[in-house]
Amino acid sequence: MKFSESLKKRSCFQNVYRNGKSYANRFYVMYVLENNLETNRLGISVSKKVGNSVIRHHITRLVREAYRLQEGMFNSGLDIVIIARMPAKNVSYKETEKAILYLGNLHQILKNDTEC
RNA sequence: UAAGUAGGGCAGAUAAUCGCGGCUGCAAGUGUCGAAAGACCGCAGGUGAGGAAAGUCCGGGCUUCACAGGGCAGGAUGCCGGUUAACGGCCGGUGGAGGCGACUCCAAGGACAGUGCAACAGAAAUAUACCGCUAUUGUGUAUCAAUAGUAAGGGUGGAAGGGCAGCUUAAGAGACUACCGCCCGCCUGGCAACAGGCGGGGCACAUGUAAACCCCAUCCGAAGCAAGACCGAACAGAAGCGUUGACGCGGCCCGCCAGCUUCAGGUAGGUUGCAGGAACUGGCUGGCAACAGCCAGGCUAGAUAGAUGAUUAUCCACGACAUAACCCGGCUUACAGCCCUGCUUACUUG
RNA sequence: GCACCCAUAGUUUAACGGAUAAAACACCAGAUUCCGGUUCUGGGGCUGGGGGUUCGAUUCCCUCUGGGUGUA
Repeated sequence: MKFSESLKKRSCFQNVYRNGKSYANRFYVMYVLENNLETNRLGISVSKKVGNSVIRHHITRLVREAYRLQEGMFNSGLDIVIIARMPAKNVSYKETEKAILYLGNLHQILKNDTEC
């Protein structure tokens, strides 16, 4: 990913949970917090309750792929955490892409929204 | 053809585009960092999860710690032989159980070393007389009571004192006899478990439970790659120097403080452990087999918040279960379906 | 990743291998009361699932499932 890196430390996740804003739909929850950096940092969290290892890895890949392909749409300087919920077990790529754009729209962090 | 039984194999494929982790090569030094080596970035090539990667139920390698030697405790295993680095695994036998059969299943040492337990029922549970049978005595002559003998019969129970038949007897009883069983000894076959045979004991041992304690035999030191090894900021620490005193204490020196050097420690972090192996593929030889040996071939993931995905097209059986985390050998459990081979039984045809 | 523990009424706990599984609270029904509370009586369990040992298993053994703990 050109403009982004991943969110790694547990303390960073906790910081986003405490101070960030959240929106959700049926499949995902999205937390957003400004980080005062030039790049975005993306964290993906899938609980063990969602499924076994294969399902959890698959969901992280779908989310990462969806974000990668739509990266240009997002503003920079943000910490984003996406959490998968239970119904995401059988989610497809297109649903994931739609969900991420929808949640980004709610947060008003998409470039189109800020420009308009 | 149908039903069954045993074993083995596959685990969506192909193409294009975008994307991810290692590796190799190239270019650049005038893209960024760095004194340099090099790292990042870029381009190209090649490579990148499983039969169970799972559960963590066993065993081993490897590492650190402990350790003269031996024992106790604790744990595990348990017919015999083989195999293996090792195993509770596997293979081949023995015995038992099931099936017409192919074949399958069995924690399968010891209950005459000892101790414990066996509810309820039943007279009695390891020791006995409730009913019954028999004898004697008393009453008395239908019978009743007491004493003694008796495990053939009844009933209870998961289990009732070797089984069954006969002889004997007052009635009975291995008290005695035949067959079977049990125990002991010998012979034959087998490495052995064991099988077969002969002789004796005459039943004294002889219900079940050892996944109750236990006995016997064999094995086991403990912890685990977040093990361990190396490098190593920052903060704090120790020792030395004190040329220079910018700041401060001090009238000044010394000293404190500050500065510099060295040291140990080993935190954040990094490197390694970490992918050439009791491995894999193919062939040959030995062995019934598990397996072993030899030859040839190639190198076949190595992440560290953790890499395999998405889209499009075509095909079909329409894709199940499920993601390495130090590595191997097993076991157990999950699984859409498909393919191949051996064997058995039944029916039909030749 | 590694090392462990637990599972019994709705909840918290008991239990010697011998059963119709016990107690407290909670729930439901009935009685008492003008009504409610208190009190009294009654009801509801495949002992997490499946096998095995045993005459007999909540208990012993094996194996799955679901929870939880420690370790950076």
